[in-house]
Amino acid sequence: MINILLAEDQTMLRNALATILDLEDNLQVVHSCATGKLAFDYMQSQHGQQVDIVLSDIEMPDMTGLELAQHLFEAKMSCKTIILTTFARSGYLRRAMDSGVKGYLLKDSPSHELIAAIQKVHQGGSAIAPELMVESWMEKDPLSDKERRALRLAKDGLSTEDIASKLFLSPGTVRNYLSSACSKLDAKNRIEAARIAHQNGWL
Amino acid sequence: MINILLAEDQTMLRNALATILDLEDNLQVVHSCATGKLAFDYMQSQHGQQVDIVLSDIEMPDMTGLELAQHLFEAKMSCKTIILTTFARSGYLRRAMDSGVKGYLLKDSPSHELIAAIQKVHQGGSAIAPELMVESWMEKDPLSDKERRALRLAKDGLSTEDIASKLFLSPGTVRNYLSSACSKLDAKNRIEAARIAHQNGWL
DNA sequence: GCTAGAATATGACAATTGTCATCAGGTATT
DNA sequence: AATACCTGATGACAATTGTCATATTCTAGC
Repeated sequence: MINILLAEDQTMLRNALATILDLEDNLQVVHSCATGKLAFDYMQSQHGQQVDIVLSDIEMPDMTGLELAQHLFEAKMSCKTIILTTFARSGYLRRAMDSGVKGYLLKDSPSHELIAAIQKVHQGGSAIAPELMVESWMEKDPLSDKERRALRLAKDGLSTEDIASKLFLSPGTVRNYLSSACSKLDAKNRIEAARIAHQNGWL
Repeated sequence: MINILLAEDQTMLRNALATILDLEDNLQVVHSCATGKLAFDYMQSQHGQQVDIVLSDIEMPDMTGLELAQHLFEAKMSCKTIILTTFARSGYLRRAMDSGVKGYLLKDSPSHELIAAIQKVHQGGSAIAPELMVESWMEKDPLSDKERRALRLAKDGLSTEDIASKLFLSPGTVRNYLSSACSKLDAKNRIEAARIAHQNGWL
């Protein structure tokens, strides 16, 4: 029997996944959580010992699935992590692999692939969505930390002035960072740059 | 037996929902589609007659769930439509109600509420997520059609020039529309305006 | 026909943004 | 100490964007 911990913030999907996984003979969802933080807390409790597979979404409040994977990896937990996400972003996959993740599936694939992936990972294999294998040779994140932070704020429509005060920088410096981000990403303006960065999982 | 047509672009969720609905004694998913267009085509075919409930996501390629609802409404189909979406946006709910939708649920609610809503709607009732009832008194969409289209493009980082050529307008006119959108939405720039509009379901 | 009101366009001006060269102060390397 | 290098800041200038007053059509209603 494979014991599964489920982390997914969307309740409907979380419930539905738990139900269909439980329908399998040798799968059993022992617990499910709405955030990465809650999942990590559970894994650290005594119940965590028995979990074989952690199946987690990426974009969740409090703690993302990637942060969860990293924490589990650093804590040398015996469980194996599988990421299940909407986003086929090379940046996400890279971070996942760096955190020892064994599976990376898209919510756009049929549910039987999820079942198969869980079985495969539990037997010591790995399961990466084929869409990702192609794309994963994309260039790596060219952004500096400051550029990333500035872009994140620019994405929401903050002015140079506002970004500067949030980052404790001068407005001129902020414009420099955004300008350099634009040229690195070959974008015409900060918004296009933010979009490109976001699509690649760099924000 | 209640016959259901499912429209949801995310395959994993579509599969999972179909499975859990089929587990109910008196529910049966007769068909499922990844876009609103495919769902509408199915409803117009001879099989469409037997469908009691159309359960649809909103944001899908080709045709959104709201457009699907509107088309079904205008074609005076006998089926009843339920919207299942991530977004608690008053603009979405308003459009849904105007299209004769009988249920509006959030993907953030537990799956048993979905089952309950389907039963209720089939019996002639309606089911609106309580979160929406509160928020639905928000002011209505203040944007004109052109403002909306310009904002949509601006959101992706297109320049005034690019937007103008896509909309077959002069750059000056585009700036006028965007400026007026900014003042209507009380935003400092086009990006903030686009964000506000999007959050309210006006894009 | 006249008028009001839309949709679109123009021009002018200020504010913001994008780009670049350069500078100042740290820190690490040799 | 001399050097390079990184982070952050400045100033200058061009391009883009935001704002507003004012046309120009075109249409609908009277």
